[in-house]
Amino acid sequence: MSQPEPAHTFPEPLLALPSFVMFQLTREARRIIGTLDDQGLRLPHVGVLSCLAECGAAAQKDIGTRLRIDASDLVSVLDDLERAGLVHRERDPRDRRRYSVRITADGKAALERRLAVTKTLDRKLLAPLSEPERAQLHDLLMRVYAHHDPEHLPSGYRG
Amino acid sequence: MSQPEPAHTFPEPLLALPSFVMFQLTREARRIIGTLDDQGLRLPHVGVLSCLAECGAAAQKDIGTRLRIDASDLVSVLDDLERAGLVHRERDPRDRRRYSVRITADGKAALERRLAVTKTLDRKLLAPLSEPERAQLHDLLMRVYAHHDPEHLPSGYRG
DNA sequence: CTAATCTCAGGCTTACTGAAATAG
DNA sequence: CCTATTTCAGTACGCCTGAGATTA
Repeated sequence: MSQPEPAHTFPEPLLALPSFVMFQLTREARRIIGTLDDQGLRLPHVGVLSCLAECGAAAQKDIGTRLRIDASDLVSVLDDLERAGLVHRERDPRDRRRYSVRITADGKAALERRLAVTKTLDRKLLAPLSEPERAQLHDLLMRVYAHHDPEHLPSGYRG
Repeated sequence: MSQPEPAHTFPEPLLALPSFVMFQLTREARRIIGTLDDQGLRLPHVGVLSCLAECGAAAQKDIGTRLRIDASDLVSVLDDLERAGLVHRERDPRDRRRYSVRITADGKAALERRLAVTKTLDRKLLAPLSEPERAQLHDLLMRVYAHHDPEHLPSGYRG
């Protein structure tokens, strides 16, 4: 104990900023995800499967635009999903530059399982909050995001 | 327009999860940071400078522990800061395995400028919220983070 | 000929693992 | 001898740029 006791909390000026705390919280979320069984499907994979479950067949360009994932990064994600038999790629006969990507029955089942894991993460992460507080947090986050990117949220959150 | 109009919002099941919205918001924050002049100092650099401004000299191990940055990743951050003349590394004479890292006068000035930029990011990011709403968001985030990692927050937030 | 879609190569970043070198 | 600190090599990921191949 000849050394002074080192401080152990995050520095004050950073702790005072909501964006800093939010950033640390996403790191924590990633650590929690690492402890859950995600069956090799990461967030982009889940996003793609969710898209296809909702809107049927889609071109890669449209999937990427909707999820804000670069088209070049989508390629390997779709390769993973196709190799696992969760999606099916075939040329769109009306425009042979495009693929028509569809989700398979296995893909739908995998999506359901994976969404359950994602909900578990959400529950674990927000464990200390009551239900109204979670709703309040969700609403604040949605309003903030809508301000920067209204196009990717339902119209109810714009304004 | 022979194709059906593609959906443009994030998929419903993901939007319903606060952790998903939070994750998208950190992506947005990174985009905003890209538009600001950060003088080549990223978040880890600011964290290190803030640490040293508060607690004087510290060993790399202690800095890493406090900021939750891996010791091996700290090396290049400190290389950057030392090369820019913002910190000074010298062996701790009491334990020559350790470095004693100190912030320089230039480092303090750079930290002040960079903290102003960070505050600008925070203000831009949370623009649509009122002051009480920002405080509310901050409090919710702090309570959630404290639940997972109480050691790195001031004692007032634990519990 | 130009533009759109998909693909690949590669850079830069964060987060982590494993191991070497030096010192207690 | 074993442990602690710093450092480096290497992996995996997310995010982005640029360029090629195919088709409209």
